[in-house]
Amino acid sequence: MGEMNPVKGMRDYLGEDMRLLRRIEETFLGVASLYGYEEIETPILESVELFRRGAGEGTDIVRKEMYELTDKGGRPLALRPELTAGIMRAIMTGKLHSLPDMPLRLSYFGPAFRYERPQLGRLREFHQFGVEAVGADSPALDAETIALLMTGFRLLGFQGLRILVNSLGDKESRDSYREALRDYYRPHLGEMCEDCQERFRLNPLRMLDCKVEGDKALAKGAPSLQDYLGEKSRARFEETLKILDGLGIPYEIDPGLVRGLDYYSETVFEVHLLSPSGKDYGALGGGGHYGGLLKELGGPDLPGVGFAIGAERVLALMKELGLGEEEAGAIEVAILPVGEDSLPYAQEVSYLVRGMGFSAETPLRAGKLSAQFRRAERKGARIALLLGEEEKEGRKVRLKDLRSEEQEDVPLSELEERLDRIFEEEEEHGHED
RNA sequence: GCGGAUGUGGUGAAGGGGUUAACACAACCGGCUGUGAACCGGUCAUUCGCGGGUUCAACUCCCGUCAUCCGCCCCA
Repeated sequence: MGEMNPVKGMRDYLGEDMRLLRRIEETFLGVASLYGYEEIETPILESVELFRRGAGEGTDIVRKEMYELTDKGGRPLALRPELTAGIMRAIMTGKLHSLPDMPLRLSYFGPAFRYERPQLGRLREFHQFGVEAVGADSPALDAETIALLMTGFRLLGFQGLRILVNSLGDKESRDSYREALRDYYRPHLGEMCEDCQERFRLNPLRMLDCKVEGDKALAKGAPSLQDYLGEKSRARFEETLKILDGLGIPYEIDPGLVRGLDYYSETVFEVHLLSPSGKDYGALGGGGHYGGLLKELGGPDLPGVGFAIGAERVLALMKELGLGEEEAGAIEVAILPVGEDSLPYAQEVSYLVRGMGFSAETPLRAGKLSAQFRRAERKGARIALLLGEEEKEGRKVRLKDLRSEEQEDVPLSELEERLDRIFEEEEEHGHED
């Protein structure tokens, strides 16, 4: 039957990739907590209905990208294609909206699933970090989430991110704009691409960033969303930009920026970064303000703002930018038995060393010393303990610092203290740069 | 969903119908029975994604299939 492959569009994480994925998760969750966000975890499986009403019936995500299944009780379920809807559901389930302190600030990291054709920067199972701030409506909160996102990327070592922002206005201005667009495009519809015919029906805003040449030219003459923004929306957007200016966060206004989920209104944004090799991993993250999402799902009428970033895209970029290089650090102390006879003593010492709180592998055989040294180096060990007959007799170890290449005999009774000192110094060193 | 490319060891890869599938790197063992290099010697694909066909003979040709990658669409 041959080899078992992972399911299409899904992958394993191991070695460097696993470490990076974890680092991305921990960095962003850590930054979120710096901003006062609390972590939340919700189920991967939710009802199909939740996503229909959350992301929107007409979106591609819901129409053709959901993994749907029916459980043994006949319930229509879906693997979550995004996490926001589930979090809104959790807010209602836990009645978090009746908590005294608004807004709620929630952060999350976890897998999401979309049935799409895999390609660069796109998996069928991918991981999202994100935040949701619910229960307050303020340009300052919009700006805060953008600032949070910037801080996270900065701590990971990123530079030169592009933040694209736009305002979709409130529901009324969007509705009237949508009609204006339809009026504009209607006479030309016959000459436009098939996708645009579809977009005309479902979401005319999408026609604006069609890649087909003829359609692109047409888009230039189209009415602008900005002209349809109500006075309140315009003021709100300007206030948001002013705050970003104040924080020193550079951004670009992109009037064509339209997000794929139905629930957004007012401020929306995306983060982009072109890789040095010119690869385009798509948006690293995106989000925005939403007005009626919670209400749409049957909850209270509370606004919110949030974003999600795609961990795999961030990971790929980190590797390309060389931000991913870090020591495996699997082993701190290498145990080197000298001769088969000293194997039991070496195993005993490895056990003691781990009891002292240092990582070490149990030696399984006593090979050539040079080979053992090579392995120690590969594993990133700082210290090697040579253990032969002589050491066994004297209940001591020959301790070699693999960095300075100095070595000395240390009685077992003093080993812990000795190791503590060495690794403490190392830590202090690490903090200097 | 549509279009294109590619599948030979742990990795990078040669091979163009003929039976031992190059070469390089990595790894492991030994030369050196207590010290990380270099050097030298050895080991490492009963098999070329999988299934079928053509042939005396297929990794090489044909068909199918699966997988991966890339573009479109869309998005994180």
